[in-house]
Amino acid sequence: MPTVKDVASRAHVSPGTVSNVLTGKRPVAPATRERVLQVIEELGYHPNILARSLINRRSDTIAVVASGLEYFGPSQAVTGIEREADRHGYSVILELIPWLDRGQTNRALAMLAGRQVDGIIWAVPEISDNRDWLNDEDFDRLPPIVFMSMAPRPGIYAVAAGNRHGAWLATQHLIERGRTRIGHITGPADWWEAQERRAGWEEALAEAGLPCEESQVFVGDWYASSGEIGLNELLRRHRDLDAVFAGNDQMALGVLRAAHLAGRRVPQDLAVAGFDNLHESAYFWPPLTTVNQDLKAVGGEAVRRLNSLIEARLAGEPAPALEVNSHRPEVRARGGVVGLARPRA
Amino acid sequence: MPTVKDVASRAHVSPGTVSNVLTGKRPVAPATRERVLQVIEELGYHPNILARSLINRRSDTIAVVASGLEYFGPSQAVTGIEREADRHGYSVILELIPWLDRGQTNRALAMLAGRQVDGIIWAVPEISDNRDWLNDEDFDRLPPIVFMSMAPRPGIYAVAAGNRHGAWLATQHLIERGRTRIGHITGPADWWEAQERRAGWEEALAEAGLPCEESQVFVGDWYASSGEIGLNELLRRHRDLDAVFAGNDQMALGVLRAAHLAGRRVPQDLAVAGFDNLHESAYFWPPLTTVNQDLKAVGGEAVRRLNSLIEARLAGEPAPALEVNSHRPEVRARGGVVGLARPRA
DNA sequence: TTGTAAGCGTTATCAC
DNA sequence: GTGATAACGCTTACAA
Repeated sequence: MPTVKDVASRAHVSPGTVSNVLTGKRPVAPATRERVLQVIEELGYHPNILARSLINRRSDTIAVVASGLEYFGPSQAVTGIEREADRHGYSVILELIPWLDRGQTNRALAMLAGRQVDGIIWAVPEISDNRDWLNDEDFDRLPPIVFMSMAPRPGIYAVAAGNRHGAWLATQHLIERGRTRIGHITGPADWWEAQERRAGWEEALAEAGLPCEESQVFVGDWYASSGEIGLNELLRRHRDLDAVFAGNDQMALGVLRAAHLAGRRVPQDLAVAGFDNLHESAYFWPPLTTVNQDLKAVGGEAVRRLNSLIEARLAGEPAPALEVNSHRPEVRARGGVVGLARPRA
Repeated sequence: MPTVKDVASRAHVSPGTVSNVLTGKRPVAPATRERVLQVIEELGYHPNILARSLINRRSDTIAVVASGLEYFGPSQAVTGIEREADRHGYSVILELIPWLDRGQTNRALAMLAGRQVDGIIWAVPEISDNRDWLNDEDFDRLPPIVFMSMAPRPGIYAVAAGNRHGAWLATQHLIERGRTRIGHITGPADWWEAQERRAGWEEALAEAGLPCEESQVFVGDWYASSGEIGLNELLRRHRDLDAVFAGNDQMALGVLRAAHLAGRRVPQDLAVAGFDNLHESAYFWPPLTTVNQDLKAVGGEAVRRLNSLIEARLAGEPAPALEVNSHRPEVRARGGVVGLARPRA
């Protein structure tokens, strides 16, 4: 692999001049410049960015630590992150770790610090106590971090979609269509996002003065199978159930299946709403009403925040203030609910 | 950020000794070793991997260049790649580019070469002429590359799932169940994978002596909507159509919808098979028979190949011989086809 | 405008 | 077993 020296000697200039041509930080005579550029072309020279980073004390690299990339949410978020990172001139290191593994957390952090990433986006969802490490971590020794999908905490930069609000919207949507006995199938109880969605469902019911008891809730595991089991269980408990809000579209799909098998017509006998707006959900049978979160946009927002943290730290300024995140979910109303005209979005 | 020097002076040793403790390449006295380790702990020191790479001429980083990470296939593949890369001690740089953009291709390649990645996995599907750049690229100037989802070519390392075989299996499955008028909804005609799947469908029909004409084919775009349109069109052309093989599960989902709306019972009147085995497909209504490709495994295989190429180049050995890739798809038979017992897998 | 030299944080080579 | 010293490939004062 050719180096600056190779280029320099072949172009009869000094390495410094080659550098100046490349970075454009100092003026170079047009003639020399041309000559250098030509040699670069001839040699197929690419400046070694690692060496450059060593001097600049900046790697132009950010890391995204995520889990479950094979599923919808994370794949959307990472896509949005990569796109925005690219726009800001960052390369992205992708680090996939298990949802709950303290050892991996520390190893990943150490590795990324060693790789001199300029910042980190922590896109592992908050589950159980997998955020405890925040308490005994010294953030001054780490690059700036922006978190996704976690409960807000003082001193921590977090970006999230409006889980609670989205769930509220979906439930509200069911209520507006005259449903009064509305069940909920949640994600795993130790997931923050599942808790938020449940809270949104509860709030909407409370505001409408509708019943909201533990018996209306079935705790699922995000998978379709738990939606199927869940609906059967809820129907056993409440024969008059007329609607279900599922914590995600996969579980809603399981609900649809259980409803078909139980001979309940959707939406006439049972209205169903999901959460996520999977690509496929508009083609479920019947099409599923669901909540759209623009996770790509949330990922992009995380990158912009991270970038401002990075710039601030480099400039020696204090970190910019936390702002409330403004990503609003929206209901994608489809045939799944009676009397529905067209999408609100 | 502390450096080796800081650690060295505080532990009253030389930088070289600290390095020896860290790399373990030369013996260090237990006492000194202990002392150094303690200082490292105290200071929260992480060796600068960029500086290390500069000397080692090895970054322990591979890049994956992909497209459409928000969709099922790429997200599976990248997940498998990251996992296996991790196992081999590589970090992964994720570079997302549009499917068809020559400029982006060159920019990505130049950038990755500059970042000194040890190897590249090119996971952008082959579409139209988006592989033409291979002809005028000088591979000696680039890190080793392993390609996914592309037609085999001499001198190129490629790994792919068995698209053709999978399509053959699915069609065969329909034939075995007595279907004789089998249509096909393809992906976009300029996608290599769509061509392969179509070829598999054709082969199975030919072997069975069944009709296989242009009129049985509808060219879709991978999305569910094109499956719906496609079935309507195929039914218009062939009133006796008794089965459809869709090029992916999303289009199969559209087919299901069209069948419902047209009053054709699935599978009694119309058998449907898809391709991909989406998480959700077992819960479609009715459950979809589809082809399972283990794309995570294919991704893992790509990493192992790449690793052997990297090792070989570093050792100055010739690149290891190409082997035929052995990833076999399998049919996931579900209720979508008449008379089916249970999954073959 | 250009060349020279120092230094970024490591590791490898060579003495001791 | 340990300590100086010289690289790795680049950028940037400082001179010229």
